[in-house]
Amino acid sequence: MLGNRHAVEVAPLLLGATITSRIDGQRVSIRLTEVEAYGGVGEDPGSHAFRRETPRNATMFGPPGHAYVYFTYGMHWCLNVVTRPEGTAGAVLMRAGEVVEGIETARARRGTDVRDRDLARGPARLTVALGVTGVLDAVDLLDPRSPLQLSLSGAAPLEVRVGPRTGVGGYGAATPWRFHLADEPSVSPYRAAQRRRPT
DNA sequence: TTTTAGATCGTCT
DNA sequence: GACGATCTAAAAA
Repeated sequence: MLGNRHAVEVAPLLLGATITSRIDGQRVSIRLTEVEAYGGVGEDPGSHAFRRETPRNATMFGPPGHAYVYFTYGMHWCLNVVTRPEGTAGAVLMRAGEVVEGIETARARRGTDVRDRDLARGPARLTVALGVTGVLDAVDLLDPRSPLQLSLSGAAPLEVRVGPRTGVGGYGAATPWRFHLADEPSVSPYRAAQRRRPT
């Protein structure tokens, strides 16, 4: 399923899939309810890989099925799955999900006052709930021994909806590569990309 | 309820 | 030197 397909084709298939982390002896599993596809060089202005390969986005050009974890806004980690063969960039960002295992651990990481539906509602929140940081960049998500694993079983979406991507400015937002399950409370609210206001 | 500003730093220009 | 695949708290409406 992963391996040689454009991120746009893979993204909807990941809805309903489960991402599981084994970190600090704790297991946390999240059922994915919202994802976003990102393309390769020259084909997707919203993608990190749009211009060319750089040290930062290198894993996006690496083997499929591996994690692409990046740091943004000076404080947040985001988690992707690489979907195309080595040498070709393409990845799916895991934007939101529902915690189905290890909810106590997730709550401990996110905060005791956080509602269940908000535990993994948003890409940076999802990584916090899982305990994912940059050290997990490029790990094989299909290797049973990995601290981070993706399970496609159960990925049989009932109703998939498509919309514009969030947080992507200009051209990129016009490409409706955001997929999410309908009627899911854990889906992050859509916010159009905002330019920083001039002082 | 909606909007805004600030936090904070790696990456690319 | 500018800004980002974000989030939160606080202010405004």
